[in-house]
Amino acid sequence: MPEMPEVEITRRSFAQRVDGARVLAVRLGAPLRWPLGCPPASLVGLHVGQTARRGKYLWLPLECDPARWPAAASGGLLLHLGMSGSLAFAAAAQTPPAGKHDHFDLVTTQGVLRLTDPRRFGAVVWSPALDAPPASTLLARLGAEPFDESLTPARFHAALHARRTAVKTALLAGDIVVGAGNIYACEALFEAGIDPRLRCDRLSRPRAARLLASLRATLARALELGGSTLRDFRDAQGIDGAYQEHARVYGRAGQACQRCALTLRRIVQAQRSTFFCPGCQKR
DNA sequence: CGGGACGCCTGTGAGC
DNA sequence: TGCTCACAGGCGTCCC
Repeated sequence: MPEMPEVEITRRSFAQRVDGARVLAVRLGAPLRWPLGCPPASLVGLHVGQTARRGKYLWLPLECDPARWPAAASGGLLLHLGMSGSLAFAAAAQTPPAGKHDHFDLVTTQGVLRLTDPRRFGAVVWSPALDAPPASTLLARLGAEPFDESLTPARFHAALHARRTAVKTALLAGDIVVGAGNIYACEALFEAGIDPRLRCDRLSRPRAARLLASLRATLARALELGGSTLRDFRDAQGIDGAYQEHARVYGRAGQACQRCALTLRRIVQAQRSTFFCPGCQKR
């Protein structure tokens, strides 16, 4: 489910409210993608810092109270929402008993942060620092943040030019630029008028520049609309996204293109569905 | 080595 | 109604 806009919307919906809270308890449900990596009880007493995002990962700093002795180890939790995960943050009194898909509760003085994830592709992993393993290992292969100014059209084109794979596959791979998942990769390619099957090394410099601009515009639009709620995405206050109603190609195979009226198609690339318009998107 | 297939899980909707 | 199958917003790992 969650691509960068959904993860960022989630972050914004609870980061201020949890900042400064002290951990009272940790509850674990069914196993997620990886083990937590520390005894849950070792988090009790730590203080939550400013929640950050890198790609589709969230970083929740947990700092030890210098007044506490013996001092607990500082570090943080690296969270990932996988395909079907979402976070909720609410007062303990407003947090229902844990259901079968509620796999992690961080009970704090300011509320309960709960990860719900039916498919359990998500993760909550303790790391002593963002730039130390295991967090650094998981983040190591990530490409540039999409709105990072250091990602210039020239650099984007150069990175693509070194690849032979289809441009859609490269967007999804996340090692050139992070943030786009299946929905926004499809939408950005439609906006840019680029056939998703086009090989990266055949993409001209102007078209690469256009793709970068389209990707940024698509992600910005999704952020404005609160992300996409296809099935289970909600921000940490329980609010749905609205982007899905604005998607031009994603999930619309068989429908008429709003721009040229040709029938939108669905193909499979690297085991993922790709939606595109055979008229508007050129090789 | 880049690139693609696999596997992790559960739920849902379509078709029979 | 109930079964089976395809498919679902991601990504680390393995193999060619």
